[in-house]
This record gives sequence, C-alpha cells and structure tokens, in this order.
Amino acid sequence: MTKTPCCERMGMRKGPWSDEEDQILISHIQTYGHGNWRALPKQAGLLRCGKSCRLRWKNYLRPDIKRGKFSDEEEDSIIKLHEILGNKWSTIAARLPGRTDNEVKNFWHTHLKKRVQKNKVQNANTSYSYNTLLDAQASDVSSVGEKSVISKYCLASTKEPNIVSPGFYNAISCDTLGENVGNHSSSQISEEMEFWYNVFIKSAQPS
DNA sequence: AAGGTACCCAACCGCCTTCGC
DNA sequence: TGCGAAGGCGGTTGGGTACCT
Repeated sequence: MTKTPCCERMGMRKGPWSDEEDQILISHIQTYGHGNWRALPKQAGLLRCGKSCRLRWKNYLRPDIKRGKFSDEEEDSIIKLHEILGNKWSTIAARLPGRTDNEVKNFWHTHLKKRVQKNKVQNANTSYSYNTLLDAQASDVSSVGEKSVISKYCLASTKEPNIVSPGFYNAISCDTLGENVGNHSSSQISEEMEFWYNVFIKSAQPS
C-alpha cells in the first residue's frame, strides 16, 4: 500500500508547468516574495502544491539561473567536489554560480559518472595508485623527508592529467599540512600546491 | 520513412532536518 | 522537551527528443 501524495489528495495539478503558470508564479514571487511555500499557491491562485512551486522556482524560474552547456571549468569543479563531498548536490551546486543542485545531479548522472568510472578503471591499472596517494596523509609527510608528499601529489597529477587525484585535492584543502613539512612554511606549501594545481588544470584542458 | 533505443532533464516522491509553538 | 508543519535534499521516474538501424 502506497501513500497518496499530498498534491493528489488535494486535487492539485501535476506534470509540466504551462507558460501561464510560470508567469503567475514569477509575478507573485516578484511582488510578494516566497516566505511560505505551502501558502503561496493559494495566494497566487495556482493549483499546485507548495513543494512543486518551490522546485519550479528554484530549478527553473529563478532569474539568476545560468542555463546551457557546462564549461570545462565547471565539469572539473563538479568532479573535484564530488570526490570530496560525495552526492552532496546542493553543496556542490552552491560552489557553481547559477547552477542548481538538480542540474548538477542530472549532469553528473548523464555525463560525468561514466567518465569518472572509466578513468578509475584505467587508473586501477597504473603502477601509481590513488590508494597510495590517499595513504600519504599529512601525518606521514615527515617520513618522506626531502621528497615531500607534495612531490607525490604533483607526480601523480602529471602522470594522470585526465584524472583528479582525491589525495591531491585533500592535500590542497589541508590547512595543517604545512606544519608537518620540515622547512616548508604553510604559505610555501600553498604556493607550490597552487602552482601544480595550475599545471594540472592546464594539462587537462583540451588543446 | 518507420520503429527501436538511448539519452536528457524537468518534475515528483519520500525521507530527513529544521523551525516554531 | 516533544510534536507537527514546513523546507530541503537526494533518488528516481517518465515524457520528449535525438540518433541509429
């Protein structure tokens, strides 16, 4: 036995939005804002449930939404962020101005997921595995000596220019890394990381 | 030209979290 | 502190379209 959705119980409309409905919603929100989504449809005269209105506005009608093809930079950002955050689509989308969580999620499932999986399989066959990289945490930098962990990450990024190394980005985001690297200061670490990050990004761009 | 298949993406569903009383 | 309402989020679905045979 399945629960009847709220909009069906209340005789609300479902399915694709008409231009007229869009205009009503836009006009209402521009005039009154969207303080209470549940009350909005009634106030605006729409036969939709509040959730549906919220989703339509958030994913489609908002004026600051950037539509169209994802740029290479955006693709790279999604891949990197997904490595770190997992399926936190709203968090990922928050770092991509004008993109919605739904758009990012759809783009991931239709374009990036397969690509990343394919790259992971290829990577599993390389002698320098990402497990090795992930194992090289800040805590064992001291044991690496002069050949700091940075070199490891840089080596990996240049060897595998089409794949983002999770360890590489973890290292970039690790504020405490510098404290563990002998004569290197935090700012030196950051500069070096940034340098190799730029090298990596440039090498990953299609020519 | 027609039918089948794959892909894309808007929208829905249900669960979880947050908020207000 | 507990409870219900509302909002937010991620997973999934299904209709439309492009592509292939």
